[in-house]
Amino acid sequence: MEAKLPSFDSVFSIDCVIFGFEAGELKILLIERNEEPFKDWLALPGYIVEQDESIDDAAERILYELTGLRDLHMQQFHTFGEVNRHPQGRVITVAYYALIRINGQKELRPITQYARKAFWHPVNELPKLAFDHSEIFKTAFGKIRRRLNYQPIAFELLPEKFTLTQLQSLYEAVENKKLDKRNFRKKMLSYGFLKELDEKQKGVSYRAAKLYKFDRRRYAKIFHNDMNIDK
Amino acid sequence: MEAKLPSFDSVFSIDCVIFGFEAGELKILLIERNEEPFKDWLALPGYIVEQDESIDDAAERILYELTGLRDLHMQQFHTFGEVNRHPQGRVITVAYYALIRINGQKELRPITQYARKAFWHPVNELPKLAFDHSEIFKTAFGKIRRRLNYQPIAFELLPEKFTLTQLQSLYEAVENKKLDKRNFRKKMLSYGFLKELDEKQKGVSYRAAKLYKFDRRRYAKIFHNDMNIDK
DNA sequence: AGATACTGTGTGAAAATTACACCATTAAAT
DNA sequence: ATTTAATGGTGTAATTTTCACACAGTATCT
Repeated sequence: MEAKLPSFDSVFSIDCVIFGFEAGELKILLIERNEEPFKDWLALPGYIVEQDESIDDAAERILYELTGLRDLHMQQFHTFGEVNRHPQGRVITVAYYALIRINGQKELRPITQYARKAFWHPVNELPKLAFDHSEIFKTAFGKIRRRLNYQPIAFELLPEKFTLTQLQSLYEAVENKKLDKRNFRKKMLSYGFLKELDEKQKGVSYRAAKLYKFDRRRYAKIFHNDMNIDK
Repeated sequence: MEAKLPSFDSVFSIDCVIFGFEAGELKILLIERNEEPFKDWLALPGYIVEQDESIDDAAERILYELTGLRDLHMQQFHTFGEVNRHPQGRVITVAYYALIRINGQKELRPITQYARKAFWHPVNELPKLAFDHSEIFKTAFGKIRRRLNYQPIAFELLPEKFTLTQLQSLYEAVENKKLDKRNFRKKMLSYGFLKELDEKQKGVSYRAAKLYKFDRRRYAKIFHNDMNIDK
Protein backbone atom coordinates (compact mmCIF):
# COMPACT_ATOMS: atom_id res chain seq x y z
CA MET A 1 0.00 0.00 0.00
CA GLU A 2 2.45 2.56 1.17
CA ALA A 3 4.75 1.48 -1.62
CA LYS A 4 2.39 2.89 -4.19
CA LEU A 5 2.82 6.41 -2.97
CA PRO A 6 5.41 8.53 -4.72
CA SER A 7 8.27 9.81 -2.68
CA PHE A 8 9.50 13.35 -2.92
CA ASP A 9 12.97 14.71 -3.16
CA SER A 10 12.11 18.28 -2.77
CA VAL A 11 8.65 19.68 -3.02
CA PHE A 12 7.03 22.93 -2.01
CA SER A 13 3.58 22.97 -0.62
CA ILE A 14 1.16 25.52 0.70
CA ASP A 15 -1.07 25.25 3.73
CA CYS A 16 -3.82 27.70 4.51
CA VAL A 17 -5.22 28.76 7.84
CA ILE A 18 -8.47 30.53 7.08
CA PHE A 19 -10.15 32.22 10.00
CA GLY A 20 -13.79 33.09 10.17
CA PHE A 21 -16.08 34.45 12.83
CA GLU A 22 -19.56 33.21 13.41
CA ALA A 23 -21.93 33.17 16.34
CA GLY A 24 -19.39 34.86 18.55
CA GLU A 25 -16.85 32.14 17.89
CA LEU A 26 -13.62 32.15 15.99
CA LYS A 27 -13.38 29.27 13.55
CA ILE A 28 -10.99 27.87 10.97
CA LEU A 29 -11.54 26.06 7.77
CA LEU A 30 -10.65 22.37 7.75
CA ILE A 31 -10.90 19.66 5.16
CA GLU A 32 -11.39 15.97 5.47
CA ARG A 33 -8.63 14.35 3.49
CA ASN A 34 -9.48 11.82 0.83
CA GLU A 35 -5.95 10.86 -0.06
CA GLU A 36 -3.03 9.12 1.54
CA PRO A 37 -1.17 9.90 3.66
CA PHE A 38 -3.46 10.83 6.50
CA LYS A 39 -6.48 9.75 4.50
CA ASP A 40 -9.67 10.54 6.44
CA TRP A 41 -7.87 12.85 8.79
CA LEU A 42 -8.80 16.46 9.28
CA ALA A 43 -6.27 18.89 7.92
CA LEU A 44 -5.68 22.43 6.85
CA PRO A 45 -6.38 22.99 3.19
CA GLY A 46 -3.02 22.50 1.54
CA TYR A 47 -1.35 21.05 -1.49
CA ILE A 48 1.66 21.09 -3.72
CA VAL A 49 2.97 24.11 -5.62
CA GLU A 50 3.30 23.74 -9.38
CA GLN A 51 6.46 24.55 -11.32
CA ASP A 52 5.11 27.57 -13.07
CA GLU A 53 3.17 29.41 -10.42
CA SER A 54 4.38 31.75 -7.71
CA ILE A 55 3.68 30.69 -4.16
CA ASP A 56 1.09 33.44 -3.81
CA ASP A 57 -0.74 32.18 -6.87
CA ALA A 58 -0.43 28.63 -5.67
CA ALA A 59 -2.02 29.55 -2.37
CA GLU A 60 -5.06 30.97 -4.14
CA ARG A 61 -5.42 28.04 -6.47
CA ILE A 62 -5.01 25.43 -3.80
CA LEU A 63 -7.48 26.99 -1.46
CA TYR A 64 -9.97 27.23 -4.27
CA GLU A 65 -9.54 23.64 -5.32
CA LEU A 66 -9.97 22.30 -1.84
CA THR A 67 -12.74 24.53 -0.56
CA GLY A 68 -14.28 26.45 -3.41
CA LEU A 69 -13.28 29.76 -1.86
CA ARG A 70 -11.60 32.43 -3.97
CA ASP A 71 -10.22 35.89 -3.90
CA LEU A 72 -9.33 36.06 -0.27
CA HIS A 73 -6.35 38.12 0.65
CA MET A 74 -4.05 35.54 2.04
CA GLN A 75 -0.77 36.38 3.60
CA GLN A 76 2.20 34.20 4.05
CA PHE A 77 3.18 33.97 7.70
CA HIS A 78 5.72 31.19 8.18
CA THR A 79 7.51 28.41 6.38
CA PHE A 80 7.81 25.00 7.96
CA GLY A 81 10.85 23.04 6.95
CA GLU A 82 11.57 20.20 9.32
CA VAL A 83 13.05 17.22 7.53
CA ASN A 84 10.41 14.72 8.51
CA ARG A 85 7.28 16.73 8.53
CA HIS A 86 5.89 14.78 5.58
CA PRO A 87 6.00 10.96 5.56
CA GLN A 88 6.67 10.68 1.84
CA GLY A 89 9.73 12.82 1.64
CA ARG A 90 11.06 16.28 1.82
CA VAL A 91 8.24 18.78 1.68
CA ILE A 92 8.66 22.33 2.79
CA THR A 93 5.43 24.16 3.26
CA VAL A 94 4.74 27.85 3.14
CA ALA A 95 1.80 28.65 5.38
CA TYR A 96 -0.69 31.40 4.61
CA TYR A 97 -3.52 32.85 6.58
CA ALA A 98 -6.56 34.87 5.74
CA LEU A 99 -9.50 36.23 7.62
CA ILE A 100 -12.86 36.14 5.97
CA ARG A 101 -16.53 36.63 6.58
CA ILE A 102 -18.27 33.35 7.02
CA ASN A 103 -21.13 33.65 4.69
CA GLY A 104 -23.94 31.17 4.80
CA GLN A 105 -24.43 31.66 1.08
CA LYS A 106 -20.96 30.72 -0.02
CA GLU A 107 -20.99 27.03 -0.22
CA LEU A 108 -17.90 25.12 0.77
CA ARG A 109 -17.37 22.58 -1.90
CA PRO A 110 -14.06 20.95 -2.79
CA ILE A 111 -13.33 20.95 -6.50
CA THR A 112 -10.77 18.19 -6.44
CA GLN A 113 -11.02 14.71 -5.06
CA TYR A 114 -8.25 15.33 -2.56
CA ALA A 115 -10.68 16.66 -0.03
CA ARG A 116 -13.93 14.94 0.78
CA LYS A 117 -15.40 18.04 2.34
CA ALA A 118 -14.52 21.40 3.78
CA PHE A 119 -16.13 22.93 6.83
CA TRP A 120 -15.74 25.47 9.61
CA HIS A 121 -14.50 24.35 12.97
CA PRO A 122 -14.21 26.39 16.18
CA VAL A 123 -10.63 27.10 17.15
CA ASN A 124 -11.27 26.00 20.68
CA GLU A 125 -11.54 22.25 20.84
CA LEU A 126 -9.64 21.56 17.64
CA PRO A 127 -9.01 17.85 17.04
CA LYS A 128 -5.65 16.44 16.12
CA LEU A 129 -4.75 17.41 12.58
CA ALA A 130 -2.75 15.70 9.86
CA PHE A 131 0.99 16.32 9.42
CA ASP A 132 2.23 19.18 11.58
CA HIS A 133 -0.92 21.15 10.94
CA SER A 134 -1.70 21.61 14.60
CA GLU A 135 1.55 23.45 14.98
CA ILE A 136 0.89 25.49 11.88
CA PHE A 137 -2.47 26.49 13.23
CA LYS A 138 -0.96 27.48 16.54
CA THR A 139 1.60 29.70 14.86
CA ALA A 140 -1.10 31.32 12.75
CA PHE A 141 -3.32 31.99 15.72
CA GLY A 142 -0.46 33.62 17.56
CA LYS A 143 0.19 35.86 14.58
CA ILE A 144 -3.31 37.09 14.12
CA ARG A 145 -3.76 37.62 17.82
CA ARG A 146 -0.93 40.07 17.69
CA ARG A 147 -1.82 41.56 14.41
CA LEU A 148 -5.33 42.33 15.54
CA ASN A 149 -3.93 45.19 17.54
CA TYR A 150 -1.89 46.73 14.76
CA GLN A 151 -3.74 46.13 11.62
CA PRO A 152 -7.32 46.48 10.56
CA ILE A 153 -7.87 42.79 10.16
CA ALA A 154 -10.90 42.52 12.39
CA PHE A 155 -13.09 43.98 9.68
CA GLU A 156 -12.29 41.19 7.32
CA LEU A 157 -14.00 38.76 9.63
CA LEU A 158 -17.19 40.73 10.08
CA PRO A 159 -19.96 41.40 7.63
CA GLU A 160 -19.52 44.60 5.75
CA LYS A 161 -21.98 46.33 8.02
CA PHE A 162 -21.56 45.49 11.64
CA THR A 163 -22.42 46.80 15.06
CA LEU A 164 -19.89 47.90 17.61
CA THR A 165 -20.98 45.08 19.84
CA GLN A 166 -20.13 42.57 17.14
CA LEU A 167 -16.76 44.16 16.70
CA GLN A 168 -16.16 44.02 20.40
CA SER A 169 -17.16 40.41 20.69
CA LEU A 170 -14.68 39.57 17.96
CA TYR A 171 -11.89 41.20 19.91
CA GLU A 172 -13.04 39.39 22.99
CA ALA A 173 -13.05 36.07 21.19
CA VAL A 174 -9.56 36.51 19.82
CA GLU A 175 -8.03 37.92 22.95
CA ASN A 176 -10.05 35.66 25.13
CA LYS A 177 -11.02 38.30 27.63
CA LYS A 178 -13.82 40.70 28.39
CA LEU A 179 -13.47 44.31 27.41
CA ASP A 180 -15.21 47.34 28.78
CA LYS A 181 -17.95 48.50 26.45
CA ARG A 182 -17.55 52.20 26.95
CA ASN A 183 -13.82 52.21 26.63
CA PHE A 184 -13.89 49.94 23.63
CA ARG A 185 -16.34 52.15 21.76
CA LYS A 186 -14.57 55.31 22.67
CA LYS A 187 -11.27 53.95 21.42
CA MET A 188 -12.55 52.43 18.20
CA LEU A 189 -14.46 55.54 17.27
CA SER A 190 -11.53 57.76 18.16
CA TYR A 191 -9.47 56.19 15.39
CA GLY A 192 -11.80 57.79 12.93
CA PHE A 193 -11.89 55.00 10.38
CA LEU A 194 -15.34 53.71 11.20
CA LYS A 195 -18.15 55.14 9.20
CA GLU A 196 -21.46 55.38 10.95
CA LEU A 197 -24.32 54.38 8.68
CA ASP A 198 -27.90 55.56 8.69
CA GLU A 199 -29.00 52.01 9.04
CA LYS A 200 -29.86 49.90 11.97
CA GLN A 201 -29.69 46.26 12.74
CA LYS A 202 -32.81 44.31 11.81
CA GLY A 203 -34.62 41.31 13.10
CA VAL A 204 -33.49 41.52 16.68
CA SER A 205 -35.89 41.33 19.55
CA TYR A 206 -34.37 44.22 21.36
CA ARG A 207 -33.33 47.71 20.59
CA ALA A 208 -31.58 47.70 17.23
CA ALA A 209 -27.98 48.86 17.15
CA LYS A 210 -26.48 51.28 14.66
CA LEU A 211 -24.47 49.78 11.86
CA TYR A 212 -20.96 50.84 10.96
CA LYS A 213 -18.57 50.03 8.22
CA PHE A 214 -14.83 50.11 7.98
CA ASP A 215 -13.71 52.97 5.82
CA ARG A 216 -10.57 51.87 4.04
CA ARG A 217 -9.95 55.25 2.54
CA ARG A 218 -10.00 57.06 5.86
CA TYR A 219 -7.86 54.36 7.33
CA ALA A 220 -5.21 54.77 4.65
CA LYS A 221 -5.24 58.50 5.11
CA ILE A 222 -4.81 58.28 8.84
CA PHE A 223 -2.11 55.66 8.84
CA HIS A 224 -0.38 56.70 5.65
CA ASN A 225 1.18 53.72 4.04
CA ASP A 226 1.96 51.28 6.57
CA MET A 227 1.13 51.21 10.18
CA ASN A 228 1.23 53.15 13.36
CA ILE A 229 4.20 51.34 14.68
CA ASP A 230 5.87 54.34 16.09
CA LYS A 231 3.31 56.97 16.61
CA MET B 1 28.86 29.07 -20.93
CA GLU B 2 25.37 29.32 -19.58
CA ALA B 3 24.70 25.87 -20.95
CA LYS B 4 27.04 24.35 -18.40
CA LEU B 5 24.96 25.45 -15.49
CA PRO B 6 22.52 22.92 -14.09
CA SER B 7 18.88 23.81 -14.15
CA PHE B 8 16.58 23.27 -11.22
CA ASP B 9 13.14 21.84 -11.06
CA SER B 10 12.45 22.63 -7.51
CA VAL B 11 15.02 23.72 -5.03
CA PHE B 12 14.91 25.37 -1.64
CA SER B 13 17.44 27.92 -0.71
CA ILE B 14 18.21 30.13 2.24
CA ASP B 15 19.25 33.76 2.22
CA CYS B 16 20.50 35.58 5.27
CA VAL B 17 20.25 39.22 6.16
CA ILE B 18 22.68 39.78 9.00
CA PHE B 19 22.57 43.18 10.64
CA GLY B 20 25.37 44.71 12.60
CA PHE B 21 25.99 48.06 14.17
CA GLU B 22 29.29 49.84 14.06
CA ALA B 23 30.41 53.41 14.30
CA GLY B 24 26.87 54.62 14.66
CA GLU B 25 25.87 52.97 11.42
CA LEU B 26 23.67 50.02 10.69
CA LYS B 27 25.31 47.53 8.35
CA ILE B 28 24.58 44.22 6.71
CA LEU B 29 26.77 41.36 5.73
CA LEU B 30 27.35 40.87 2.01
CA ILE B 31 29.38 38.46 0.01
CA GLU B 32 31.07 38.79 -3.32
CA ARG B 33 29.90 35.87 -5.40
CA ASN B 34 32.43 33.61 -7.03
CA GLU B 35 30.00 31.46 -8.96
CA GLU B 36 27.55 31.83 -11.79
CA PRO B 37 24.95 33.14 -12.02
CA PHE B 38 25.69 36.65 -10.87
CA LYS B 39 29.38 35.87 -10.56
CA ASP B 40 31.24 38.86 -9.10
CA TRP B 41 28.06 40.49 -7.92
CA LEU B 42 27.39 41.40 -4.36
CA ALA B 43 24.73 39.32 -2.69
CA LEU B 44 23.28 38.24 0.59
CA PRO B 45 24.89 35.10 1.96
CA GLY B 46 22.67 32.33 0.68
CA TYR B 47 22.73 28.84 -0.74
CA ILE B 48 20.82 25.67 -1.32
CA VAL B 49 19.22 23.53 1.38
CA GLU B 50 20.27 19.90 1.54
CA GLN B 51 17.86 16.98 1.59
CA ASP B 52 18.51 15.95 5.12
CA GLU B 53 18.66 19.18 7.04
CA SER B 54 15.88 21.36 8.36
CA ILE B 55 15.72 24.88 7.03
CA ASP B 56 16.85 26.27 10.37
CA ASP B 57 19.89 24.03 10.30
CA ALA B 58 20.54 24.90 6.70
CA ALA B 59 20.49 28.59 7.53
CA GLU B 60 23.20 28.11 10.14
CA ARG B 61 25.34 25.96 7.93
CA ILE B 62 25.09 28.20 4.91
CA LEU B 63 25.90 31.34 6.80
CA TYR B 64 28.90 29.63 8.30
CA GLU B 65 30.18 28.36 4.99
CA LEU B 66 29.90 31.71 3.32
CA THR B 67 31.07 33.99 6.07
CA GLY B 68 32.67 31.97 8.84
CA LEU B 69 30.07 33.16 11.34
CA ARG B 70 28.32 30.71 13.63
CA ASP B 71 25.84 30.39 16.39
CA LEU B 72 23.80 33.44 15.64
CA HIS B 73 20.16 33.29 16.45
CA MET B 74 18.64 33.65 13.06
CA GLN B 75 14.97 33.95 12.50
CA GLN B 76 13.03 33.21 9.42
CA PHE B 77 11.06 36.22 8.28
CA HIS B 78 9.72 35.65 4.78
CA THR B 79 9.76 33.22 1.89
CA PHE B 80 10.22 34.45 -1.64
CA GLY B 81 8.62 32.32 -4.28
CA GLU B 82 8.25 34.15 -7.55
CA VAL B 83 8.64 31.85 -10.50
CA ASN B 84 11.53 33.64 -12.12
CA ARG B 85 13.51 34.85 -9.22
CA HIS B 86 16.40 32.55 -10.11
CA PRO B 87 17.70 32.35 -13.68
CA GLN B 88 18.44 28.63 -13.56
CA GLY B 89 15.05 27.39 -12.52
CA ARG B 90 12.58 27.22 -9.76
CA VAL B 91 14.17 28.21 -6.52
CA ILE B 92 12.14 29.23 -3.53
CA THR B 93 14.14 30.91 -0.84
CA VAL B 94 13.44 31.20 2.83
CA ALA B 95 14.97 34.37 4.17
CA TYR B 96 16.39 34.67 7.66
CA TYR B 97 17.67 37.58 9.62
CA ALA B 98 19.87 37.99 12.63
CA LEU B 99 21.32 40.89 14.54
CA ILE B 100 24.81 40.57 15.84
CA ARG B 101 27.61 42.50 17.38
CA ILE B 102 30.20 43.42 14.84
CA ASN B 103 33.33 42.29 16.45
CA GLY B 104 36.64 43.33 15.04
CA GLN B 105 38.14 40.06 16.26
CA LYS B 106 35.82 37.73 14.42
CA GLU B 107 37.27 37.43 11.02
CA LEU B 108 34.93 37.12 8.09
CA ARG B 109 36.26 34.35 5.98
CA PRO B 110 34.28 32.25 3.54
CA ILE B 111 34.86 28.53 3.93
CA THR B 112 33.61 27.55 0.50
CA GLN B 113 34.63 28.81 -2.88
CA TYR B 114 31.19 30.15 -3.64
CA ALA B 115 32.00 33.42 -2.01
CA ARG B 116 35.17 35.31 -2.68
CA LYS B 117 34.82 37.42 0.43
CA ALA B 118 32.36 38.55 3.04
CA PHE B 119 32.19 42.05 4.49
CA TRP B 120 30.03 44.58 6.25
CA HIS B 121 28.27 47.21 4.24
CA PRO B 122 26.22 50.18 5.50
CA VAL B 123 22.52 49.80 4.82
CA ASN B 124 22.33 53.26 3.42
CA GLU B 125 23.89 53.38 0.00
CA LEU B 126 23.54 49.67 -0.73
CA PRO B 127 24.54 48.75 -4.28
CA LYS B 128 22.42 46.61 -6.55
CA LEU B 129 22.43 43.03 -5.35
CA ALA B 130 22.20 39.70 -7.13
CA PHE B 131 18.84 37.96 -7.71
CA ASP B 132 16.01 39.63 -5.81
CA HIS B 133 18.27 40.25 -2.85
CA SER B 134 17.58 43.96 -2.77
CA GLU B 135 13.94 43.21 -2.19
CA ILE B 136 14.79 40.62 0.44
CA PHE B 137 16.91 43.16 2.24
CA LYS B 138 14.15 45.71 2.11
CA THR B 139 11.66 43.32 3.62
CA ALA B 140 14.10 42.41 6.38
CA PHE B 141 14.82 46.00 7.21
CA GLY B 142 11.11 46.73 7.49
CA LYS B 143 10.72 43.82 9.87
CA ILE B 144 13.48 44.74 12.23
CA ARG B 145 12.47 48.36 12.24
CA ARG B 146 9.13 47.31 13.62
CA ARG B 147 10.44 44.66 15.85
CA LEU B 148 12.84 47.03 17.52
CA ASN B 149 9.92 48.52 19.37
CA TYR B 150 8.46 45.27 20.62
CA GLN B 151 11.33 42.99 21.21
CA PRO B 152 14.67 43.31 22.89
CA ILE B 153 16.63 42.97 19.70
CA ALA B 154 18.66 46.14 20.05
CA PHE B 155 20.92 44.47 22.58
CA GLU B 156 22.00 41.85 20.13
CA LEU B 157 23.63 44.53 18.05
CA LEU B 158 25.55 46.19 20.83
CA PRO B 159 28.52 44.96 22.77
CA GLU B 160 27.56 43.17 25.93
CA LYS B 161 28.37 46.27 27.93
CA PHE B 162 27.11 49.44 26.40
CA THR B 163 26.28 53.01 27.29
CA LEU B 164 22.85 54.51 27.08
CA THR B 165 24.10 56.85 24.41
CA GLN B 166 25.15 53.92 22.27
CA LEU B 167 21.77 52.36 22.73
CA GLN B 168 20.08 55.58 21.79
CA SER B 169 22.17 56.06 18.71
CA LEU B 170 21.21 52.58 17.57
CA TYR B 171 17.54 53.45 17.86
CA GLU B 172 18.21 56.65 16.03
CA ALA B 173 20.00 54.84 13.25
CA VAL B 174 17.25 52.29 12.75
CA GLU B 175 14.37 54.72 13.04
CA ASN B 176 16.25 57.39 11.24
CA LYS B 177 15.31 60.18 13.57
CA LYS B 178 16.62 62.01 16.58
CA LEU B 179 15.34 61.11 20.00
CA ASP B 180 15.31 63.16 23.16
CA LYS B 181 18.05 62.04 25.49
CA ARG B 182 16.22 62.51 28.74
CA ASN B 183 13.03 60.83 27.60
CA PHE B 184 14.90 58.00 26.01
CA ARG B 185 16.82 57.25 29.17
CA LYS B 186 13.82 57.57 31.40
CA LYS B 187 11.87 55.15 29.30
CA MET B 188 14.59 52.57 28.82
CA LEU B 189 15.44 52.53 32.49
CA SER B 190 11.78 52.39 33.46
CA TYR B 191 11.44 48.99 31.81
CA GLY B 192 13.68 47.64 34.46
CA PHE B 193 15.61 45.18 32.35
CA LEU B 194 18.83 47.14 32.10
CA LYS B 195 21.43 46.37 34.68
CA GLU B 196 23.65 49.21 35.68
CA LEU B 197 27.25 48.10 36.06
CA ASP B 198 29.92 49.48 38.31
CA GLU B 199 32.09 50.04 35.32
CA LYS B 200 32.66 52.98 33.10
CA GLN B 201 33.57 53.46 29.55
CA LYS B 202 37.31 53.61 28.88
CA GLY B 203 39.54 55.33 26.42
CA VAL B 204 37.31 58.25 25.63
CA SER B 205 38.56 61.77 25.75
CA TYR B 206 35.55 63.06 27.59
CA ARG B 207 33.64 62.16 30.66
CA ALA B 208 33.25 58.39 30.70
CA ALA B 209 29.72 57.04 30.64
CA LYS B 210 28.33 54.31 32.84
CA LEU B 211 28.04 50.89 31.28
CA TYR B 212 24.87 48.83 31.28
CA LYS B 213 23.98 45.38 30.23
CA PHE B 214 20.75 43.80 29.14
CA ASP B 215 19.44 41.50 31.82
CA ARG B 216 17.68 38.65 30.10
CA ARG B 217 16.40 37.20 33.28
CA ARG B 218 14.70 40.36 34.40
CA TYR B 219 13.33 40.83 30.97
CA ALA B 220 11.75 37.40 30.95
CA LYS B 221 10.25 38.00 34.33
CA ILE B 222 8.75 41.31 33.34
CA PHE B 223 7.35 40.21 30.03
CA HIS B 224 6.50 36.64 30.97
CA ASN B 225 6.71 34.48 27.93
CA ASP B 226 6.19 36.43 24.98
CA MET B 227 5.84 40.10 24.52
CA ASN B 228 4.01 43.12 25.67
CA ILE B 229 1.70 43.14 22.73
CA ASP B 230 -1.34 43.99 24.70
CA LYS B 231 -0.21 45.48 27.91
C1' DA C 1 -48.13 46.42 31.27
C1' DG C 2 -44.37 44.20 32.35
C1' DA C 3 -40.28 41.26 31.28
C1' DT C 4 -36.32 40.73 28.54
C1' DA C 5 -32.18 41.90 26.30
C1' DC C 6 -29.40 44.74 24.44
C1' DT C 7 -27.91 49.95 23.14
C1' DG C 8 -25.64 53.96 24.21
C1' DT C 9 -23.46 57.30 27.00
C1' DG C 10 -19.58 60.58 30.71
C1' DT C 11 -16.44 61.52 34.24
C1' DG C 12 -12.61 61.44 37.18
C1' DA C 13 -8.20 59.16 38.52
C1' DA C 14 -3.94 57.28 37.14
C1' DA C 15 -0.39 56.44 33.98
C1' DA C 16 2.33 57.41 30.02
C1' DT C 17 4.20 60.55 26.81
C1' DT C 18 6.12 64.71 25.39
C1' DA C 19 8.73 69.07 25.37
C1' DC C 20 12.40 71.34 27.08
C1' DA C 21 18.04 73.38 29.10
C1' DC C 22 21.85 73.32 31.83
C1' DC C 23 25.75 72.01 34.74
C1' DA C 24 29.37 68.17 35.36
C1' DT C 25 33.23 65.58 33.94
C1' DT C 26 37.15 64.13 31.34
C1' DA C 27 41.11 64.31 28.15
C1' DA C 28 43.51 66.82 24.86
C1' DA C 29 45.36 71.05 23.25
C1' DT C 30 47.46 75.30 24.38
C1' DA D 1 47.49 75.75 34.74
C1' DT D 2 43.99 77.04 31.80
C1' DT D 3 41.04 76.47 28.12
C1' DT D 4 38.47 73.82 24.85
C1' DA D 5 35.82 70.20 22.97
C1' DA D 6 32.94 66.56 23.59
C1' DT D 7 29.74 63.98 25.84
C1' DG D 8 27.39 62.49 30.49
C1' DG D 9 23.73 63.04 33.36
C1' DT D 10 19.58 64.94 35.37
C1' DG D 11 13.78 67.07 36.61
C1' DT D 12 9.48 69.16 35.95
C1' DA D 13 5.21 70.59 34.08
C1' DA D 14 1.70 70.11 30.34
C1' DT D 15 -0.68 66.96 27.58
C1' DT D 16 -2.51 62.77 26.13
C1' DT D 17 -3.93 58.19 26.83
C1' DT D 18 -5.71 54.61 29.47
C1' DC D 19 -8.58 52.73 32.75
C1' DA D 20 -12.39 51.88 36.04
C1' DC D 21 -16.96 52.22 36.67
C1' DA D 22 -23.30 52.33 36.40
C1' DC D 23 -27.59 53.34 34.64
C1' DA D 24 -31.37 55.04 31.77
C1' DG D 25 -33.28 54.21 26.98
C1' DT D 26 -35.57 51.42 23.46
C1' DA D 27 -37.37 47.60 20.71
C1' DT D 28 -39.74 43.24 20.98
C1' DC D 29 -42.39 39.62 22.98
C1' DT D 30 -45.88 37.92 25.98
